[in-house]
Amino acid sequence: MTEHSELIAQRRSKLTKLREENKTAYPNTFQPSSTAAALHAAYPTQTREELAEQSPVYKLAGRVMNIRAFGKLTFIKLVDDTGHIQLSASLDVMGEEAFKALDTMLDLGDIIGVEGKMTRTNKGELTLQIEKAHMLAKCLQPLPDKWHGLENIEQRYRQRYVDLLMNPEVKDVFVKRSKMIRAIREYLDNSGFLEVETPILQVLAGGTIARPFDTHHNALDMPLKLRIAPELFLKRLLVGGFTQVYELSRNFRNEGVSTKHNPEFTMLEWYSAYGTRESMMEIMEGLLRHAAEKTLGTLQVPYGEDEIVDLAPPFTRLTMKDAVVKYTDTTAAELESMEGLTTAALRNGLKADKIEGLGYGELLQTLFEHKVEEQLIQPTFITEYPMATSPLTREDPENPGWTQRSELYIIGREHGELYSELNDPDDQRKRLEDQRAKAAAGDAEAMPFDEDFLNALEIGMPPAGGVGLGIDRLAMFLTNQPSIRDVLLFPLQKPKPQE
RNA sequence: GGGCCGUUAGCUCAGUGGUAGAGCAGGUGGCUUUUAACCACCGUGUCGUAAGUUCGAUCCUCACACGGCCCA
Repeated sequence: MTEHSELIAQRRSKLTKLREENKTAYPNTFQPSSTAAALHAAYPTQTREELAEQSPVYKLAGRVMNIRAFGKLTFIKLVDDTGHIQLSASLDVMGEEAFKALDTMLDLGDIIGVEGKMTRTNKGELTLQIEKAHMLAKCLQPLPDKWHGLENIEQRYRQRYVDLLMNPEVKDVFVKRSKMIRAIREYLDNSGFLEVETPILQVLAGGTIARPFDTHHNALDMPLKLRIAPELFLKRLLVGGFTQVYELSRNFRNEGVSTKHNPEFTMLEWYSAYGTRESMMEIMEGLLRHAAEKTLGTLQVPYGEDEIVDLAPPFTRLTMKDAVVKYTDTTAAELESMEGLTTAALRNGLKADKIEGLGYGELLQTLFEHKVEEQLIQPTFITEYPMATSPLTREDPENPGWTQRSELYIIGREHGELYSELNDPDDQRKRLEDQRAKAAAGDAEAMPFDEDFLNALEIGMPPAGGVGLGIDRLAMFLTNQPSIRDVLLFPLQKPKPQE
């Protein structure tokens, strides 16, 4: 970082002095015996007099986030992983030499270890009275404004470590994300699923429609791709005899960046032999409830300014047609014909030139996406997607033209896809051949032709239900964050130009 | 990819066609009970980068970089 600043030079000169006086300026010999939260819990109400009798000597370590000096008395706000607690350094307790040494050495941001007994100040604040202080790690860069903190969004993402220090609510988001992921694993494990790991480096990146990242193996002199989805390997495991598997994994898609897309993101996929779309919806409901309960302690999830999403009741299930009827002024009769649907689409504001040439299924889904999605605030499964918009999905044998696919919508956004998976190898082969033709025509997103995957299906894959659930989006929902970057510790940023 | 907006001190921000200010942070002094402590004094800068217009640009114009929001 920048060296030109006088502020850094001042801090460095203190470090130099420390190096001269001690064997090491960065000792790792101090072991804290308590934490800020533990001390607040241990001494909620005790008076100064009671503390003087009761308190043993504690050893605490943490970062100095505020200093208020009064000549012969200094108050310090110490922050650790559990919270914060006030320290006091006074000439009386420490003696002149130690007090002055601390006074001249200490800067905001330093990590220190202190030893002393608990007391309570005139204003009633529980305070550790420093008897000894040790510099554990000098902070050489000045920290942001103690009041405003770090607000520059770019810098918050680039220097997340500073963001986490200055903005405690940011830390809370990532604690929640961690709890959420642990709860998801717990739920699936308890439901008889096996967590597996499949390749990230793949020769053929398939499983969905997306453009992959290219990389290269040097020793084998072989081009490789980063996976865009774990699907095809998980299905191979069903062929191999596993009946319930899941993978919670990083995927990579070489696409644009937005508030909802990061090139690397986390996805959960699970597959269940003999499972159906219906049984998958039940697992999804249970999973989301468990995740919310463990993450937030409630099924009533606040979202946005004043929205409450209730995960408690059974999630609404609507066919796409019924959803269009319910959330637009389209009538069921209109959906019976192409003419009626076209009339309804135009009446609902779709542009004539945009819908020209669309078939029935495509037009229905376009209308759904433009007018219905945003209204699906409470959790809703949309079932029965048109074949035309689901080229890789199994057709419902009892409902020709429609697929055994379902998507979960919450807060107006898609949160997961559920399928009754295709296991007919000849059908799958035909679809991959179609994709191969698209690739030959220059479609960079087309699925690669994967002969080994087809071979696996020919060995025989049990009928199965499969689900994909975006973990980052779920984290955004459960932590009420507007951008995916707010639930990724280190979102992708372009490097700053040379300084 | 398109549109709009932003980039000034370590941080948060103001500002002007005559090369710049506040608060916090920092330094010095004072202060033994503060909670963004206070008081006095002091210094802070390639005004994102590069070019153009101009006697003169941080300000106007253009390009670029990075970021944000919206759209595809």
